[in-house]
Amino acid sequence: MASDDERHRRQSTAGRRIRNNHPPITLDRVSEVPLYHQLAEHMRMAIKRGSLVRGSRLRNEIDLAKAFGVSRPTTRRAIQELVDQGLLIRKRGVGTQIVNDEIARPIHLSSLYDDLKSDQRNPESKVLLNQVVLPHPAVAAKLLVPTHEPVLHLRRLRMADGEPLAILDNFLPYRLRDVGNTDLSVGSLYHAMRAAGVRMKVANQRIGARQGTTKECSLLNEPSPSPMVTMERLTHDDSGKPAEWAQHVYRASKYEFSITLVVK
Amino acid sequence: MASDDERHRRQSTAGRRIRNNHPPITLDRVSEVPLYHQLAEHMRMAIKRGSLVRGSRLRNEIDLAKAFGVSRPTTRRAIQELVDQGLLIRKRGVGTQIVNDEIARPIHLSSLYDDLKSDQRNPESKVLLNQVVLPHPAVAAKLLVPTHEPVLHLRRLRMADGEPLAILDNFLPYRLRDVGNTDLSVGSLYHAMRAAGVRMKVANQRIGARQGTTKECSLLNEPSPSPMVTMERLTHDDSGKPAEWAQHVYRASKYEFSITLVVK
DNA sequence: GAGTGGTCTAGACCACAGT
DNA sequence: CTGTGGTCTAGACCACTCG
Repeated sequence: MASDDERHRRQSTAGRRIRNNHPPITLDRVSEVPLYHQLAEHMRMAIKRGSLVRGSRLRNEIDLAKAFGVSRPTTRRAIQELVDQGLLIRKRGVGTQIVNDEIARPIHLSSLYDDLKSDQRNPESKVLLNQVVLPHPAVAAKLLVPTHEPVLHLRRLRMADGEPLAILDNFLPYRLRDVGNTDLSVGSLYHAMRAAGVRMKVANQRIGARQGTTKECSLLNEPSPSPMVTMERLTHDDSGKPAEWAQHVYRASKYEFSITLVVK
Repeated sequence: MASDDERHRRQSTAGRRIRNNHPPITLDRVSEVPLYHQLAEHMRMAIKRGSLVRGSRLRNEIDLAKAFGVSRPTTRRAIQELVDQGLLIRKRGVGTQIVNDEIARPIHLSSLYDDLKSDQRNPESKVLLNQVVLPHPAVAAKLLVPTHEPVLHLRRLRMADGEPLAILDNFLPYRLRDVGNTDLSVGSLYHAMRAAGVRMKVANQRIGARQGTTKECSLLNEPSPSPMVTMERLTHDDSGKPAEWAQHVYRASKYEFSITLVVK
């Protein structure tokens, strides 16, 4: 199909430019995974392992499209994926540059459990409460349910490397009460919710701080009073309905939130 | 606190279709502003003022494209902009739905000043320090400059409605020292940096908490000890070089961070 | 002027949801 | 089945940067 193109690709710009060796292309056109995402993953890996030199520039989009055997819009979409994550920087009239440093982290609905696990910190949970109760008016208001409709209330003590790290209070509407029947001592609540068919879509988090109560300090093995990081979160599913209301308390001495923002 | 008026609103989407009256099209094809963005703004406004009914569905993309007189890809790109902000939800085989509630806020590099201003809280700053000094090794390491190269150190006391709210320490590399010559008592540091030609691109924030020091509590008009929200931030410009290192301390009783996340 | 990314078009075929 | 959004193509013209 496009084998003649390869010949023109040598653009001897004489040494001054760093030559980026792109990995062999292994696109699977039958796969469920979109081409642009396969491409983005290839490039991400190439950056990670250094085949694409940090600080250098990519070849131009049309060349890349030819090299990968896809159209320019598809190539652009792959590049955009990495730009959105802060791995690449595009400048009109100049080119696309690979960022210098590991400054980018994907933004995601933070699952504390997964974060700890990927940091090798041996997360586990002690389930302190798992019951269906009538909600406090404030909780009912957040979940947009009437106060006479029960909700699932979970309270877990999150441990990392055997040390207590956080107290996690979560409230789920009655239609999701079955989530309480799963084993929550291992794995994240989000996994359990996804397994129950919930498709989380958008979440609003508020992160603050306050003095821990005597009970909280005691549970978390801190002197009293100690400062705590607090997180409140309202998660909506893909129909726009509230799926979860969370009130979390973290030991300030052991935890902080990390967020990467990309200016659009 | 949002009102609970809509709590008992029924979904009942099956079969029934709300007819959304789209506003008259006023696209400017000569403008610098891309068509897809003009379109997105139109739709955002229509949602905001209620011409597009919350919870209802948009017409399909091809119809919309015809109605707006643009191609389908352009229409899709406009829709995607709003999906990314959590205003719309797309489902294959179903359609595009307008979210039920005001759950979406754009994610942005948080400028405390702008946030306070848009909340009508009369922000102002008292500049406590504005000097070029040799950096602490930790600061030099963050900014990737040698310890013998001076940096600009700013310390401001941020006030809101006449009350102290936060102590803002910012460090800028020497090449941006001119930012210190602008009036920083009004407006945000980010504005001043942008005015100086800095194009901020990606920032990494860490949000945590700790007990405030005696001096901090005194400056912030809090009893000692009081819990503080802390924020550290490293901002990079579009060449990937560090442009700013920030260490901020907020009164936990007066401030929290609000973040909206969209699952992709 | 040459090369880059930014925008836009007019199609095409596919996967999925609801009938 | 029909209708929806998801993906992909092969062009085109433009605005910008830089030598």
